Amino acid sequence: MGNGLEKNNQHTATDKAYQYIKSAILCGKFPPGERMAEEKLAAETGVSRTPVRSALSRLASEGLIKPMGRRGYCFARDSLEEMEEVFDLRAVLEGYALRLIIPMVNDRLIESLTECVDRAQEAIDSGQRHQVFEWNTKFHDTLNDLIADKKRLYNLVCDLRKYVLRYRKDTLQYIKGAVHSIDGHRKIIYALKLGYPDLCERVMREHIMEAKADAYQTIIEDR
Amino acid sequence: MGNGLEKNNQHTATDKAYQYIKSAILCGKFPPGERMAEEKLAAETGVSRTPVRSALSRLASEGLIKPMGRRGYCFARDSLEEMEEVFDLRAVLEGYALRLIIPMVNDRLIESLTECVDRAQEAIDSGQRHQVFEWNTKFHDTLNDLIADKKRLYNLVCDLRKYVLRYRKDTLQYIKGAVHSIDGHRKIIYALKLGYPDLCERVMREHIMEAKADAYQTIIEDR
DNA sequence: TGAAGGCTTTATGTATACAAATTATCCTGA
DNA sequence: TCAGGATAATTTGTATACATAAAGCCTTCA
Repeated sequence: MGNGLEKNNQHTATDKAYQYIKSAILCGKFPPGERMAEEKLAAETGVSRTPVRSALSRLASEGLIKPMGRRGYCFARDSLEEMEEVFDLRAVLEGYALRLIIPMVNDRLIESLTECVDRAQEAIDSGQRHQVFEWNTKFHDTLNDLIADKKRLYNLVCDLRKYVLRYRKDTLQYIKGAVHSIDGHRKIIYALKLGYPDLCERVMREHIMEAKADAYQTIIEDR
Repeated sequence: MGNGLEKNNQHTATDKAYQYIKSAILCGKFPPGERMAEEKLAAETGVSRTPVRSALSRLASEGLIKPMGRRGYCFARDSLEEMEEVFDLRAVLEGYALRLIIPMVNDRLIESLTECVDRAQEAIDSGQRHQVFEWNTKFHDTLNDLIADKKRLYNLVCDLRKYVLRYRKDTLQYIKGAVHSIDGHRKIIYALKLGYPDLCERVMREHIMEAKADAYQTIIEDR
């Protein structure tokens, strides 16, 4: 655990299917609302339906796809309401998480976080979009890893962040959001330095609500 | 949805297995840490291994059981840390949920909630333990159902509450906790009447933290 | 023409057979 | 007696076959 948003993949057929289907989803390969045929996925992945079904069930429990009764699963039509809910939950949970992190704050941590912010800023200045994303992600990963022992909270936050990836669009609007992010991250660092629990929770909440607003813009401009 | 903690069960084999296994767990039929053999469960449920595996996977995603690599699942040894984490999450999420409920407050709701509290009180006075549990549960259900449209939040809270059932012991200590609960529920009603978001969130958090402390006592006395 | 009903096709839910991996057992030797 | 390892038994992971329920299609009748 650590660098990316991935859990470590075993080399089992189920995980193979899981990885394949998930990345296919994130690449936008499935039109929202369309039934995802198990057999087809099985053929594409090169395994049988059984592990595909496991993988689908897992993805559903992570909320990336939705069960449609006896009509299989589909990539959820991303209602704005659902997107909002995910961001709201992130705000609440990551806000709480930041509270838990306060006792673990030390110079090394502040240094790591500051590096993420600085590098992201550099990337913005030199126009390297992908790098901006990488460093902003790393910022949250760094905080996230500190609560890895709270397995439920940790997994929840990971799942929600995975889900949110679908709203990542490589647009100018996204860059605008990235700039906001950097500001938010700076505030988070200050709050951690101050060490006030309520403040930390609040700052993180506001940061993620801002991210929600930016994602919202990105989607709107998309339609 | 509504009365109990159950989602409505389809009459499919998977759901049959799910129900059976879950109630078996909650009855304490599985010693913590012991491997739950799929074939055995299949035989007891009267279905094949396939739906049993589905059910196990679902229970694992709800956190009631834990996967042990390639060695199947087991009822998680309930470390105190894990119990604490579940209550903490409930506090955070249900606290946030109460915030969302404020705009929906009306006389009918207040009436329903008040009835739950009064009936629970009556049940305590007449020593009907099971009734106490029923009405306290109904109190939370009533609130919970109001956020049913926020599906993620709703399901999360349902899962966490299901999980917490394992700490329900029919002891005197539990009755003591129930009394605390009733006080907490009264405070929640007041907070809702006042309609201050921060207050509502805080009152609910404190209520659940108290429940945690009581559950803690119950467990301790058990050892 | 249009709609209703039944038939065919397709897809999911379930059962079962097999493969791979883990666990238990037993045998051997020091 | 105990350690070590080979072998048997059990158990999970995967593939496949079958049952059942949707969905699509076609025929027929008003």
